[in-house]
Amino acid sequence: MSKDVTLSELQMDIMRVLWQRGEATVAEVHQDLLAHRDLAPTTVATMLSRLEKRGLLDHRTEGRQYIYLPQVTEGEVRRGMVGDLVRQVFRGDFKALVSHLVKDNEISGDDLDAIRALIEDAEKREKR
Amino acid sequence: MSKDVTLSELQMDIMRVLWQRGEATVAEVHQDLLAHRDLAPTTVATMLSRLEKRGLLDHRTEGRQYIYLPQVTEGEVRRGMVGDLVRQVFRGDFKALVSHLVKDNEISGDDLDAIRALIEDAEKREKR
DNA sequence: GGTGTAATATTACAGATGTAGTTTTAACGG
DNA sequence: CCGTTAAAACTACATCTGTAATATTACACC
Repeated sequence: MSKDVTLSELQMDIMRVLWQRGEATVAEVHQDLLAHRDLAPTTVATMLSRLEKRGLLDHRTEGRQYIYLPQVTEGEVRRGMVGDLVRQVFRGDFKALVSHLVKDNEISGDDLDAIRALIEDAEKREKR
Repeated sequence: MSKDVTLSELQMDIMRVLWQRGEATVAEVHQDLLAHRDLAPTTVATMLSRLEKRGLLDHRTEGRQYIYLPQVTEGEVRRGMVGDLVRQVFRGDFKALVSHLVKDNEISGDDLDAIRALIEDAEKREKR
């Protein structure tokens, strides 16, 4: 029963900062987010504590500030979110998602080659 | 500027009924949903009118009831939702999504073969 | 034409999210 | 010790979603 793992865009952006830095203060997260979003520091603080309440972060205290640490990995979140999407949009059929990608004009040209290579690799690994 | 196309699970289930039937009354949607969810008919009605407000449905009147019709296709919604996910979770890199699928234990075994076939097909189509 | 009744419309409310102002608390410097 | 002042905590509010009860409306039949 791994955590509920569906994140909104802002929540994701915040987690990404944490994953990149390993750990960070509110001010640091706010700093990094300023590149893409114009938020008040208190907004970031609110989001961080809500994420902690959800169990996706933890914190320790250092001096007068909190240092937040991720409690889920980026991989876990990816797995969770991709899984949700597949369940919801493709009735759980992962193949159908790939099919959608390669057919419905999502992926084109060279990328296909790269993907084929990926798959052949995976198949080789399977065999062994 | 295609519609905002991110749907929740319930919204998706409702749209699916509409896509399957082509059009439907509140009662019909409610009926079909009963297979998986136990909702009051008014709940379904509320959701339908909200979806209409968002532009995802339209309706015409027949006798005293509304007949709802989809204003977006399942394909559009899939494209939109997959696109959102890729943007948000894989920084827009579709390849990264496929990579995630074939590596991180999401897809295994025979499915890989099927997918490789899909891709080879797509590549052939590309060439021509 | 009045009435029953089935539909739709309106209202309600809790939880999540985005956003941020205001208040409290506590460390640091003197 | 004590005051500054930077952090965190608390409060606030709008919007969206899920859920549904209640109110209103309008056919359809007598």
